[in-house]
Amino acid sequence: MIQLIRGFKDILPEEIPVWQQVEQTATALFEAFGFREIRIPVMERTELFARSIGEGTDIVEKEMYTFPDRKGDLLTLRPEATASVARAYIQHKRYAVDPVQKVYTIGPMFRRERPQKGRYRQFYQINAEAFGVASPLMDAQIIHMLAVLLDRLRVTAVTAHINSLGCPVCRPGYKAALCDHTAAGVDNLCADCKRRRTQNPLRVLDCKVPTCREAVAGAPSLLDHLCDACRDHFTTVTESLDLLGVSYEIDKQLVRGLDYYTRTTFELQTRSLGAQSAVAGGGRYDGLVAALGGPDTPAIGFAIGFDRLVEIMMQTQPPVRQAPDLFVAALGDESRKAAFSWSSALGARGIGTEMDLSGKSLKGLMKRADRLGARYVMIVGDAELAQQAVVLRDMETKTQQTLPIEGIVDRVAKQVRGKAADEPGRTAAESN
RNA sequence: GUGGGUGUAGCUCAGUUGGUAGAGCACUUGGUUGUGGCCCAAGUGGCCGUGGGUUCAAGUCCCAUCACUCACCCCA
Repeated sequence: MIQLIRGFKDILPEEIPVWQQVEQTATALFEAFGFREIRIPVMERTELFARSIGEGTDIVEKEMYTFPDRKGDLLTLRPEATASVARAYIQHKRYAVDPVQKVYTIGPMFRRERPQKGRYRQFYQINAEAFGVASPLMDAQIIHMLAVLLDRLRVTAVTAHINSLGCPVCRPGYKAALCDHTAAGVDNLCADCKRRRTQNPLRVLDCKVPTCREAVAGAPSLLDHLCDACRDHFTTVTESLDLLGVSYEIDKQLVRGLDYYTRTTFELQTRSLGAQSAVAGGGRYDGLVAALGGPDTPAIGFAIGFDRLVEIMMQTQPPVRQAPDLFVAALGDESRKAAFSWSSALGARGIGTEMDLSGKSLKGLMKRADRLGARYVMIVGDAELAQQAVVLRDMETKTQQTLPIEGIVDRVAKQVRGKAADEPGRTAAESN
């Protein structure tokens, strides 16, 4: 039998309500903050990612799904969304329409990593990006928005970590200082860090190997090496977060895996997903648009790990099977014909209706109705039909009534709707 | 890419020192029940992940491979 690709997964019907809840909550909130949806393709020219994410990063070096198409163009399944959104911003000259563009997008990303808890090769992200705003207030607002979202979703065990990566003015100086600091203990560094020390010294900071942690323990902090402009920016971010009542931790070790980040970076971390602690992450990338050939444009954005968020929520809210409002149980050929047309009519009216078409016994039908969790069961037998009546049973109160066939669809619809109106939760979950 | 754990019915799992498979749940049917839930009975359903090897004989031992899973790594 053909199985799905490693690291890919099916999202089954039982899980969908949680996904929809996350998606709806997020989009409603983002819209309220002035973000608009943008939909971008899942494939781009490889060059876009190589240039934006950075040639030396793990993502570009060994995790992308890249292949030549039939004409030989190198294409890549997107490993992240920001590059595409920036590309669209430039390509459609959105800055001419309005230099400030706030957009969000939802969709699958692809990275060929070894699958693990909370880590898939096709995973979903919700991204939000704000172009054209240099103010640190925007940084704070975006982090605030993220905190509000998690709060709305009742995801609690999450803390916001923030840091500043500086800018092209101050970062080189810091890298040199860090390189000097670790020079003394080079021999104690892990093999990876020995390489990183010179190639990408910042990466040594978040290595988890104990000896490496020791080596960087007394390392100079990037925050102490910020230029005046970056320091002011960061100070305003933290002050604004205080103003907005967002709690956070300054995490000097927080480094991003994508080269385009500058200044503010942040990550929302949880302990409930094993080693995959990041639920959302992002930061400022003031140089990206220019690097991709657009006008010099400040920007900031983040990505939420949709799958991870859903998994955290599943831990507290186990998946629920959605129940129909009404189950139609027909006994006998004549009854089935009549009941079939009624159930179709009820479905067309938006009543959650389920009917067994297979000709089971009454016991079998009732069992099925019970398993589906239907609130009402309409029983139509040939005998009742002869008397121009059907039985409507309320499974919850265990009461039932006999209804005349005349105008039966209206009667049943009214009855079921009436009940549903008393139970808003039920209606919301079941109506489509 | 590296390491650990796992792979037997739809699901959760048993399977003893190697002798060609079991339970519970689910499903189907029947009985009982005031037309479902409880109970009783019967039944359907497994190339024991795949391919090799050892053996008279392999779910059971060996090798390989694939998949799942956790961790490293990386990141959301």
